[in-house]
Amino acid sequence: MPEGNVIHHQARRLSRAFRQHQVRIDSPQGRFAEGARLLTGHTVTKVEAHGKHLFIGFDNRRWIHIHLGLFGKWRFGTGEPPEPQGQLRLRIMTDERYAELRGPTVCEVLDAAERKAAIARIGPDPIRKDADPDRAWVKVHRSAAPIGSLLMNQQVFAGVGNIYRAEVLFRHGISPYRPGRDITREEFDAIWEDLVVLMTAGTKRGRIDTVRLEHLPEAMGRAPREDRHGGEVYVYRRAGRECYLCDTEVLIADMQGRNLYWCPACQMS
DNA sequence: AGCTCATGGCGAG
DNA sequence: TCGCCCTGAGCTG
Repeated sequence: MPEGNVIHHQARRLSRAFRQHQVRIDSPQGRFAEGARLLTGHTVTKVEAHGKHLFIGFDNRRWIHIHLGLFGKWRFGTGEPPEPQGQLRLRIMTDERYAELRGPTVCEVLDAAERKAAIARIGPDPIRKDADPDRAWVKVHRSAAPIGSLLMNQQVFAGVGNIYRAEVLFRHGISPYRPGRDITREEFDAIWEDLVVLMTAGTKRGRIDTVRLEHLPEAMGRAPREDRHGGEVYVYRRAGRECYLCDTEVLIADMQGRNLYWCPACQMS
């Protein structure tokens, strides 16, 4: 259940484990059987993330393209892989380690051109050094859609998910309902820079922390809190509780079928 | 055992 | 906008 930071984290982990190794690949569940047959015995040359998309490159110029969706999960281990349990789509193995993939929305083999096309379909990814924020700015600037929706749109900001969407808007005091075209260039630049910082930190830690030190519950004289996703946040999943900064009740609403969290006082417009 | 929810995204209408 | 796909965790009984 990952945002871009987790995918980048996993890409590094897969790279450390398998790059320049000849690997065995199978699909106990069977739904990746053909891909496994095509790639088993080949050497991993590169692992990279673009937004929430993961690409594993092989020495026969093929790539595995993976998108975890809401449910996808990797499990890593050392030594002999255990007997397959549950719906195990894909296993990558060497004599030393293994990685198991369950529940992805996408797990397919692409050639070089198809990989390129898949990357071209998504917007700039704040975690990537080669990202061009102007591509996102143009889309935001021209859009009547609310910024809360644009931040979740992978063709505008690749890798941003529900947590970073809520948190970055809170940190900049911007209402999720403000139309994209009413975001100033200064505000956009501040949002982008903040996403770079937050998501890069999230990649290293493998969790999402967005609360400034001086605003942490301990610093504010409040009880510490740890949400299920493991990080410390201002508004995400805090509906009905007090805003850390102004004590107003954090709100929840449905925005295009996803839960949206914000403080109506700190983010008036 | 069964229900609900989840850091996502697609296609039908 | 809704339904659907994929899986597992955390409840409720």
